[in-house]
Amino acid sequence: MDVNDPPKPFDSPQGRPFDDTQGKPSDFIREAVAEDLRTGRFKYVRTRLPPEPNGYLHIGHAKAFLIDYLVAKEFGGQLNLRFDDTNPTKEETEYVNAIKEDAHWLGIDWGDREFYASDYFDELYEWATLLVKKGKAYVDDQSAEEVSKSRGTLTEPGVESPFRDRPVAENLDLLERMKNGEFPEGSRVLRAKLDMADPNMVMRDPVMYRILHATHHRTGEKWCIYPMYDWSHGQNDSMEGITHSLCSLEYEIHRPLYEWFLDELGVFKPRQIEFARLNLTYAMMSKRKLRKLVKMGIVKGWDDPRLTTLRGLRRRGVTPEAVRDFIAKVGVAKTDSWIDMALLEACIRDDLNKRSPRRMAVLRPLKLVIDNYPDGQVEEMNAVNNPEDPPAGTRKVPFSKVVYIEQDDFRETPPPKYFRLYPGNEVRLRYAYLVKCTGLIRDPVTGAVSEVHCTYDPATRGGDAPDGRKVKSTIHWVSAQHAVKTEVRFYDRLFTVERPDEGENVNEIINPHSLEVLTDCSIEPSLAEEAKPGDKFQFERIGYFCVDPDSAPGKLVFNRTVTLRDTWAKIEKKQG
RNA sequence: UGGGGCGUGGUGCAACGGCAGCACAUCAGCCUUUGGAGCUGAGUAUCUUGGUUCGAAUCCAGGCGCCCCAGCCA
Repeated sequence: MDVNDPPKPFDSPQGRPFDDTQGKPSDFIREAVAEDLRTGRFKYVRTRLPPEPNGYLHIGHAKAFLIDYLVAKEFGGQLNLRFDDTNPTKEETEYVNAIKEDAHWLGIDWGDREFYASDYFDELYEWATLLVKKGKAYVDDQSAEEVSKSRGTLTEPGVESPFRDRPVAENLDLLERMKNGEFPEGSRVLRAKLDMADPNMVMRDPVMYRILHATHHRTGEKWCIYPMYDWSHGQNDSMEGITHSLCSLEYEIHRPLYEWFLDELGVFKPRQIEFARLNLTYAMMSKRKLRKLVKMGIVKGWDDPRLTTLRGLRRRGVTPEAVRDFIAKVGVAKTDSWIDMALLEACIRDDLNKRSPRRMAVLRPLKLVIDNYPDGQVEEMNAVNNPEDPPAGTRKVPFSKVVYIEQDDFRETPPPKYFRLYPGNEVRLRYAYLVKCTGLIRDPVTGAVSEVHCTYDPATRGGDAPDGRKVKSTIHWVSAQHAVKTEVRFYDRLFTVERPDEGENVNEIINPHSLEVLTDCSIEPSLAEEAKPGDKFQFERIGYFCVDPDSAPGKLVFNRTVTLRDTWAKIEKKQG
């Protein structure tokens, strides 16, 4: 299987079913779900994906989405996609479409079970009037500031609203008129009547509806009041027959309210279970901060390859399989944790290694002249497309007297343990010949090495020496007369600190070298002919690269997805 | 000085009263026509104090540390 084939959403790179029960991850959520089925608390499993359409998905969402999707799938249940569109001032259709696209890319399948919180506005309103009639909700005329002030603090109880004991009929009338748009924004809210002295502040008469004279992306001008999350989410879960409402830790303190509403209404009550959200080192997950990076122009857009948005990862060349593998390895627990970016990179390499066609590309070219090779001769060398995947076959690579090699692959004076080209040393040009360095030419002005010379051993065609002699290094090359010029973009971590999401000083922690553009790269001709945007390759000995959509006919642009593991870099680093 | 939650190698996740294991990372070696991949091995952990028990990461009590909550955001 080639990485450039159309994705098969639920096969791992090995071709095993994605949710194979062999080594199926077990965690406290799956245990709870299994127990609920065993005890008969629920007869089936249905989860929900609850994105708010106010931004693009990032890898943190991938964790939540995959948990929701896989739990449903593993227990033979269903997944509802339900957009949490209760705040028309922040939400847009553009995001709805982008979220669906990204979720599909990830491999999430919700069939035709696509819903919106706004689908339930009518019924939800009816349920609100039920609570009003029970004396469990009231219209509060206080201003936002007054409500906030009277809520109390973490250690002091709040004070009850003067409107708290309004007669039911008056509440009903006022609520109706709020709905009809008779009052200005901010003038009144509907509140649940709980306990202003509750130590859990969520329970101090939470707001259910606020007045918003806004145009909703789906309901248009129909509504002048919109439900708050707490009043919408659980009720929607109930209406949809969701059994397990899986969410992040910060909603733990909302669970008593979630259950209170459902109990007061006397309706089907799903179980809310909370887990820790994903934190990734050197990455930013907060939508607010992500938006800031885009707005300030620090990145080029939501799909900038340096971002861990799903679109960014995709453009960078990361596969959905790698993301899924990563999320599976991250696990599910309630501990606040930071996952090492190195784990994501390992998952990316692991997937790409097995599937990427290999090609030769010289990113920082240095001219190597083979003095004893016949002028004008061209040979077609046989190269393996992917040693990890023999069925991927072989290809021909043209070879001639002058080739480009990587500047890094030549040293005039080699440091200890350097095995590549240096005067007097013999190396293998991959799939071609053994060559021995005989000298170099300098630029008369700068003094820099402008050309390296060598001789080749005609008996070593293909790279094998008939006399059995070994060389310690194999380097890649591109025939100068056949080379096609391309642009290559290197990406590095966007931030200089490990936990960029923690502070506020986004500006001060930007890595100024997060993007490096190389414009004088040479690739082998076969690559120039075949590569289309989105295609992924391994450039031998360098890393994994993906064709960027900025590419134009005759002018390819590659993104470096991730480097290969580089043992030499470590040795060099140790040597100082 | 309220309430809720969480503490296991460097980073994560297991072990559900019985030899603390796995992955990533690190280090060493083998192998190699990618200093890739693969293979082998090593080091490093149960927040703390006490209790229960033949036996505690696990159960109990206290302490300490970290996270979340005072939006008419979700």
